Amino acid sequence: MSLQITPAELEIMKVLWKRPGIGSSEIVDALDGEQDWSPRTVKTLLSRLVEKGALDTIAEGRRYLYRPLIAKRDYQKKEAGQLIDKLFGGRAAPLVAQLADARGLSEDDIEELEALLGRLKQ
Amino acid sequence: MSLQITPAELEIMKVLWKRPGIGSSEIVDALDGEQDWSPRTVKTLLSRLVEKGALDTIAEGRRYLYRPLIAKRDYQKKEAGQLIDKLFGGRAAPLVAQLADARGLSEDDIEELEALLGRLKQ
DNA sequence: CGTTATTGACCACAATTGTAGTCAAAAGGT
DNA sequence: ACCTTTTGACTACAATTGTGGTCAATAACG
Repeated sequence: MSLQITPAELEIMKVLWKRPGIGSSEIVDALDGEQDWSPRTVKTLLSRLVEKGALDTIAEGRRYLYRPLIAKRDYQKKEAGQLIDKLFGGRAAPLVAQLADARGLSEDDIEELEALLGRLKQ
Repeated sequence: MSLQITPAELEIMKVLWKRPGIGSSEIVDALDGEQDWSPRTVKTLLSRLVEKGALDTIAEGRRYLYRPLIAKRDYQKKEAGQLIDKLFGGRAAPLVAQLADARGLSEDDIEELEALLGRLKQ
């Protein structure tokens, strides 16, 4: 199961990671301002995500409530890993170097990373 | 110009980043073992990359030599930036945290990152 | 209770992507 | 001077993706 989530589908996942267990109309509302999709489009994306096994449905009356079957954390991990395998020779450090260069890490970022490294060192 | 490079196209770009200025047959050879593509397929991908403005051609007799118009570094930066915008709320630190968790940073990685952070701090 | 709005199931359709075939010109072997 | 191979141009075609329409059942409102 490849679980390929497309960019449009990811927008739906993000809403459901924040508020699991809502129905399609709430999702449409939550997306308002973010994406300008017709309710039809959202519905199609939901169906595809269910097909793909990324979401679970709970029948509630005549409609469904949707819940992620993939944790956001796991998805982030997978994507980050794929990126470094694809473009950075599997090494994390060069990625961070690029990020630093690309967008300048903030003071806070740097401190956060130092703390993280400190923890990793033991 | 969005310059959308697909995964298959990226394989071609990687070869050309390593050895700019080669022709399609050398690319096919370089990919041998990596990808199992017919020369036709490689040719199509090359044409698409030229169309998209990702590659430049230099006529050499009856054939072309190909050269990247996008630096690998720039592409890496763009991809890394897109990933953190898409999934990590635009913050680099959480990405690094995920990477650490996902695949364990090596001693060397950690040291490299510390050195990097040290440099960034001034 | 009849009308309207919502929802899921199914369908549509163009653009992109992966994967390659055909064709014609040129290059190179014998 | 032919035959084969290589190459670029053009074409093909199914799968995926973005975007949304139809239809029928049901819920909700007047």
